[in-house]
Amino acid sequence: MLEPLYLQLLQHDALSDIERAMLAEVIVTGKDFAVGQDLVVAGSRPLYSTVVVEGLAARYKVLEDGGRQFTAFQVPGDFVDLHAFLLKTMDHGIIALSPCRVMFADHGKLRTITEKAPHLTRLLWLDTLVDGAIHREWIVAMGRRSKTSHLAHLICELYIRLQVVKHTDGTSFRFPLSQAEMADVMGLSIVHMNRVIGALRKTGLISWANHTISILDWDRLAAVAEFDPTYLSMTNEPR
Amino acid sequence: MLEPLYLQLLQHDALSDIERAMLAEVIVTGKDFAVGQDLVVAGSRPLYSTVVVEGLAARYKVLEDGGRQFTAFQVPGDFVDLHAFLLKTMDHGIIALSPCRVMFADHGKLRTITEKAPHLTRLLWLDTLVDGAIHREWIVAMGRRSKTSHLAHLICELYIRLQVVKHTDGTSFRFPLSQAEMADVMGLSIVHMNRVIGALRKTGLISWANHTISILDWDRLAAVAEFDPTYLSMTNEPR
DNA sequence: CGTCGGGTTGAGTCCATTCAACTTCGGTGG
DNA sequence: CCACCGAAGTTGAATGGACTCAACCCGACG
Repeated sequence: MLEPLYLQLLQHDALSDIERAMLAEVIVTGKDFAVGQDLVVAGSRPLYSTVVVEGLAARYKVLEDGGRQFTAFQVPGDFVDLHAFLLKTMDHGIIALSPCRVMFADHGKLRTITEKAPHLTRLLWLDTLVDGAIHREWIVAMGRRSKTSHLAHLICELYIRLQVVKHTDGTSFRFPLSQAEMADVMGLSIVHMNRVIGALRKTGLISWANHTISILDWDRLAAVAEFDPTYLSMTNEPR
Repeated sequence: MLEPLYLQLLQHDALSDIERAMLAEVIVTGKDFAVGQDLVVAGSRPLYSTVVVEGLAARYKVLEDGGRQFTAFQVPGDFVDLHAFLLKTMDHGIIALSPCRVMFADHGKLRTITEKAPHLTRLLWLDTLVDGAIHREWIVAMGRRSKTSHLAHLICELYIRLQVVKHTDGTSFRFPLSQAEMADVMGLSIVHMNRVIGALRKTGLISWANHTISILDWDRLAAVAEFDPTYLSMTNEPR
């Protein structure tokens, strides 16, 4: 069940058998969530952290007027609330965008990892740093990219991240979000989101139907998005 | 010189004398940067990480069309590129917005901290997690807040962060940015940035002149911003 | 005294929003 | 079986927000 987590960590650095065993011992029990359920509730103080092993989830915040903003996608292998281990209080919620299977890691055991396994600690730390790098890229996209470019960038990001955990099918991947949910990703109205998607479709660079996105021309899509995967830190080197 | 760093860490948890001494041994040499200079260059692979001890800096990315987007402010005591210790390659630059004094921590010595001092490691990790929490708040502000509310939120964030490191003067603080630079924070044109600032001034909640912002009514400003400081994780507890 | 960077204002255009209508499609019950 | 329903997607039209272009003000500085 932990394959996607291993695949992600291996993207950054080698992982010893001992470290693998340690993770397998710490991350236990499974639970399933239906679409729309919160994997983690905003404002809670969890005593364990959650790894998504199957499905798509997202971080989000809700404002007083009911407006919702997603701040990140979470794919299989993501340690979605590892930060709660140290931040203690969740400042946002995490919702299942497709049926999700997750596993849990007790915070006490995570602390033991930081005491006994410095290299593994650095890899987990790195995981949260990549989250931060993705956030920065989202800020840039929201502030200074055109809407079409922003959408193209999100598609590039998801494709690469899903590819790492073997959840792509050639140039396609499953993408369960409705256009209304996408609007809450990009900070747009539903109507305008629909028009932006229509515009990107018309370029012929992607197709998007039946909850599946296909990339028809990666090079030109990446050019539209100005996509540079450096921020995902996918070089295998000693950390 | 490291007082602001200590002040920030103490905001989250206790810091032993040994840990203090360890930091003082690891973080050495000083350097001054003039306004507009890069403290850290995008694309570089630094062998040390940088602590701002005086001045205001910001993370930023530049797009092909020349558009610039700031993604975070860095105040005294911020370990601005601690993440480069594990990410290796800087995916963005860090620029001095006022004259800055910084100090450096060799990556080899930071690694030693992760091997020998698990509690201090967790505190440094936490520091990067708070960065991530701030990023999420910026994404929400860019996507779903009104422009006035976004600006108010930025002012609240900066006031609280500067207060922690004793860089406020009553309800005022120094803020060296031009309106053009602020436009690159909020993702607006210069002209519209000017109008948003004018609108917030007209509410009477703040004044902003001579590179100094004064908060005239914190409660109402925080209400406009829907500012909830939870995300800054400023509770002192075992981590 | 002239210049330059920053701030401010007006006007016209374009982008994004709202409101509203209508379509498509899968599911459900009569 | 199909009539109905609701959720999601699509389209048009009008309003309001944000952009560009342009002009002008002002204080610092040579």
